[in-house]
Amino acid sequence: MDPAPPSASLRADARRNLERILTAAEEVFRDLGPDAGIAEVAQRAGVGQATVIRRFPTKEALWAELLGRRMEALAAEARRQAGVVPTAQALERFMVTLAQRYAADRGFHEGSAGACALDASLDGPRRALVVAAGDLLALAQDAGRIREDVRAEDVFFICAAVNHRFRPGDPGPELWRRYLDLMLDGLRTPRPEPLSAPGPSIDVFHEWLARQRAGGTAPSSR
Amino acid sequence: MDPAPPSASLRADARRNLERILTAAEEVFRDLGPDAGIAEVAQRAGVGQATVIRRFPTKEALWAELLGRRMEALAAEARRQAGVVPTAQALERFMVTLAQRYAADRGFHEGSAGACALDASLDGPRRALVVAAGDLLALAQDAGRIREDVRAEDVFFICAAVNHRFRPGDPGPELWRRYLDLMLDGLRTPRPEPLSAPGPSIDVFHEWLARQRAGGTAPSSR
DNA sequence: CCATAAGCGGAGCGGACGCTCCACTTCTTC
DNA sequence: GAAGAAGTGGAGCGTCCGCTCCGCTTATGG
Repeated sequence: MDPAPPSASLRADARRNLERILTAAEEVFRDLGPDAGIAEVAQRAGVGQATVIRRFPTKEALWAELLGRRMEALAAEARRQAGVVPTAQALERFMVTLAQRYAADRGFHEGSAGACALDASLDGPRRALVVAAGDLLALAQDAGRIREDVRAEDVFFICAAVNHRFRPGDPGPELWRRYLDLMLDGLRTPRPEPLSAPGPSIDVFHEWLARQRAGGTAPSSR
Repeated sequence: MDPAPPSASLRADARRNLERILTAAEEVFRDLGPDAGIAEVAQRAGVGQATVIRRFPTKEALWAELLGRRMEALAAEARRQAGVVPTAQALERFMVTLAQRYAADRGFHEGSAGACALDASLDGPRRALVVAAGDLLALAQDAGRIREDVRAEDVFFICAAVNHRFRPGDPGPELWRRYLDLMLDGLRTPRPEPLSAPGPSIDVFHEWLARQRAGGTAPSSR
């Protein structure tokens, strides 16, 4: 019922352990991705596996918690940028930040497409993040800098896609910058004919998520 | 020593079985991707798991064989298009074909980034494929249709990237078309400043592959 | 300082999966 | 059609991994 209960009402030592688990998990998720094992987290936190599972009923719940934190941080960042420099370029700056985040955070990158992304607790943060990006997008579109047939949802697909297949250790993990450049050039180009496929919609995505949760097996991921 | 020996010198029934294994594996690889189990292939082929392993020393060797066939087919397709319609648009047509292939063939998409892609037998086909794409690219660049700072290797990264995260069953598996449109627009846009990151090189990639083979664990790839 | 409840972690269960073993079957050759 | 080689597949081994069980430890409140 409470995947990560308000750490109040926990015994002092348990609260301490929870803190260490989260710190360790953060590191593991970022560097090793959602396929890493519970054992890895437990070992780095200096606790037993059972203690990890006691706080988060499944591995997926743990990753979902971390994923949620990342979404919230990014939404805050987007809102901050909209406040500080509400210019037509703010979206592009945000997209660089976002793509870089995908590049530097394997858990965020792979997890966003993995089983843990199904968790219902992420629906809110995800929606908030899309809204925040949408505000930046509107700014850029009103200024005529970005073509009109782009949606907020596209921003995330694009920033994830330019990181396709790049992990730390891969040859040229910096290539995302190159493909983001190309994408941004494409986004700036006005287009006579509409794009060949309609844009993605978070509502459709959420319906699909709900179907997955009810229906059956999780998406493969990774 | 011989991952898929010339099916001559095989007993008649064994040759028949090999054929059925390849047919079944083709299907499984395409629909389920490289994470599918040997058991799945064996069952669909109507043989025992041991019979699959007897022909291909490891699961990776089987997938590598299929991956190689795909590379060769695509290279042939590229050469065909260069012969039939040697126009500035041939590259774009090929990229649509390639992206579609990634979209329709989960094994090709995930396998290209997975452990089976390490197999040394793929180095030749991979290089041939890049060369064939390079010819189409040169055609388009000579005609001034595609910007000059793009390399043949980019073509594959781009067509794979626009398929990032789309699998049959995902919401909007057609979205690759949308992002490929954007990418193509970006590729056509001449650019005053150079792209932020240098292009990928198959030589560097092959050096990296060799290091992986010698060094240690395979890339995760799920 | 004690009683109690909360928390802990090592051992182990269960299932998945790649791969191997070996007694048995089937093809080939003469 | 017999002998031997070639091929087969079910049973099973080893390993990994998420998760659980349960006897023990430790904080807490009176």
